[in-house]
Amino acid sequence: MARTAAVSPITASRALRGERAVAAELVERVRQAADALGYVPDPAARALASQRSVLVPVLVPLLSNALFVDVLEAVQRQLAPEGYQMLIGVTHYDPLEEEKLLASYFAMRPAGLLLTGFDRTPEARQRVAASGVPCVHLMETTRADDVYCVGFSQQDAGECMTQHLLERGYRRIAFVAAQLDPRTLQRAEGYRRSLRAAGRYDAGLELLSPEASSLRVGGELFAQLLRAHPDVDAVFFCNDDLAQGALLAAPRLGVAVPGQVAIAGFNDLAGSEQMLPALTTVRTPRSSMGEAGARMLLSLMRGEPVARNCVDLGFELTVRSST
Amino acid sequence: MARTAAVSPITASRALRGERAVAAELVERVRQAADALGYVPDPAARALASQRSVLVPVLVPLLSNALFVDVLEAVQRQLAPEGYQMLIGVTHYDPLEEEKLLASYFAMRPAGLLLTGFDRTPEARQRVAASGVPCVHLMETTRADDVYCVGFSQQDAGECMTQHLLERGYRRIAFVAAQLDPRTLQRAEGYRRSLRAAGRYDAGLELLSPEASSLRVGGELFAQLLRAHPDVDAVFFCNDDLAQGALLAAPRLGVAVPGQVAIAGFNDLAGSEQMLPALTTVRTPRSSMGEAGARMLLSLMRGEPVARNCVDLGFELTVRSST
DNA sequence: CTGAAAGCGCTTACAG
DNA sequence: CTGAAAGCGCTTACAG
Repeated sequence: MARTAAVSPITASRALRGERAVAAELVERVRQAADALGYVPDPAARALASQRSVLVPVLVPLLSNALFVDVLEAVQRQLAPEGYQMLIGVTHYDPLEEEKLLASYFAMRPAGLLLTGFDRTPEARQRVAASGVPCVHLMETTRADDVYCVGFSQQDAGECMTQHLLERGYRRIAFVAAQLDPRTLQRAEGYRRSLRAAGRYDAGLELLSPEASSLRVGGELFAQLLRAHPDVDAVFFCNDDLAQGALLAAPRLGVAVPGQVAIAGFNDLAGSEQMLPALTTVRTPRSSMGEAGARMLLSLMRGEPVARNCVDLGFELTVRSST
Repeated sequence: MARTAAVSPITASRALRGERAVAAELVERVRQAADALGYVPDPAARALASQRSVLVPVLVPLLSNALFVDVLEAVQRQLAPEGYQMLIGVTHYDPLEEEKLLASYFAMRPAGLLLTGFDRTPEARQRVAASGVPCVHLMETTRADDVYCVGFSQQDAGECMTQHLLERGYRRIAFVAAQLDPRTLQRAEGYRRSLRAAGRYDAGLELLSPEASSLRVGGELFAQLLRAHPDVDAVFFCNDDLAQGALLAAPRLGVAVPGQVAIAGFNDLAGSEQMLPALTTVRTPRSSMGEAGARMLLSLMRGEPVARNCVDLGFELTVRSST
């Protein structure tokens, strides 16, 4: 290719990358030769010579949750145009699985790394730090100033929804959760904080199940809760999956929503507004987290300074007719 | 590393890859040295020297459809243990976007390729063929014998569901679709074939909308259909998203399901069995397609022969209470 | 069964 | 602004 353009390989390389100053005329000649020959630089050779790849692993707990899919799509939209290749790793909420994934990704000399939350094994944490690979954490915030993150306060969001239920006049407010990942537990903490402050906290009204979240499980937990506590007048489900399941189960259980029991969810997933009644929930900044997280990582990978190490994107209480 | 084990680099390389015969004692020594030093071969150097990468792009239309997520998870489960790295590309049902993605992936010298269906630009098709990169097509079947595929007959599945509705005694059977991707249109063809054979085909009962599929759109199209054709007694929705939306909208529209109108979907997505009434649908072999497709690709990448170039995994009519 | 040599296709660092 | 040399860390092909 360099020969076709009648320049040295280095000049061709520089012309193609737009690096340093190359005479405009030469750049043009190189570009035409490249086009004519369909030349595309070999990424392996490039990575080997420059000692840095273009790979950016992104680790998420699940793909079967629209939440993470939205984040990933946003990340991809930011990284691809800059020449980076996103690699999706699924941890299934298992820190050990995440640790193994990280090991296999570090073997690839990644350019950057995007992680979900802060909950991981000490080994994983240490490997990330030791690698020197730029890393941004998504979904949560932290007060620590030695890590980078883009997210929102899960605890505040949990508290906000509970506060809404209190203000609506509900008094026996239950919290139902499945999966029990760190962010779910942070929301539970917000729920407790709110009810304790109102003097209405009752640990018996927390129904926490370790099984995976789904519509079916939502309906089952809802039935179980009402059996044990017929006096419950509102239920805060840790996510919309469960809440939608409860909404679908309500007619079968002969429960009027919100007349007899109010139902609230979390995340504002697809379908929540279509439910009958439409589901009150918390809208979370999924695309913005992916976008801002990716942009922060881009800055770090380029060695540029970032304004703040931790960005809080907030959330939005979305009141509909189920409460 | 080779020095620590006191062998030559080539021997170390061979020992680690398990290639050719290396004395068991040396293998052991090399392995221990690698462990002790935390040595991991550089994939870029490996790719450059061996002239083949470990990258396998998988192109799907969307991530926001559980259908493709299930396929991707299955593919990942097969490829990762064999040392291949899946790269997810999202085409948004746009052949031009797919063509661009393919170009950027071919620049990486991929080891293999997994595509969704057969609908792409001639340029894309030609690039794939010219590249010589092993490629398996997912989701559909074909009679062509110069391509590899793992899927099922979308048309037969559409016909099967329509046949079921006819057997149930429904006579004014509508077909409602959104997105209008190739597979949706194949299902429509099956619907037509079945009704024509029964002498009950009425083109007026097809409602085809190009907008993206969602619960909301399902409800809207259902309402629109009933307004135009109050005598419809069954609706075959091209996917469960739409059907679920219709099911949720039915009470609002004052329509009894299946009493007044039967509703059927396609794909058996999460939630379809939780609906009230539970949704009749077609269960499609998503995980098996991902798994079998990945295994076929694995064979091709290794240069092994494959039994059949096109594998039909079938589908399963799943009758519940909505019909 | 093991190894010395050459080379994969780029980029870095040093000259000029 | 341009280039000759060296080298990134592996594997291939050839010997022995």
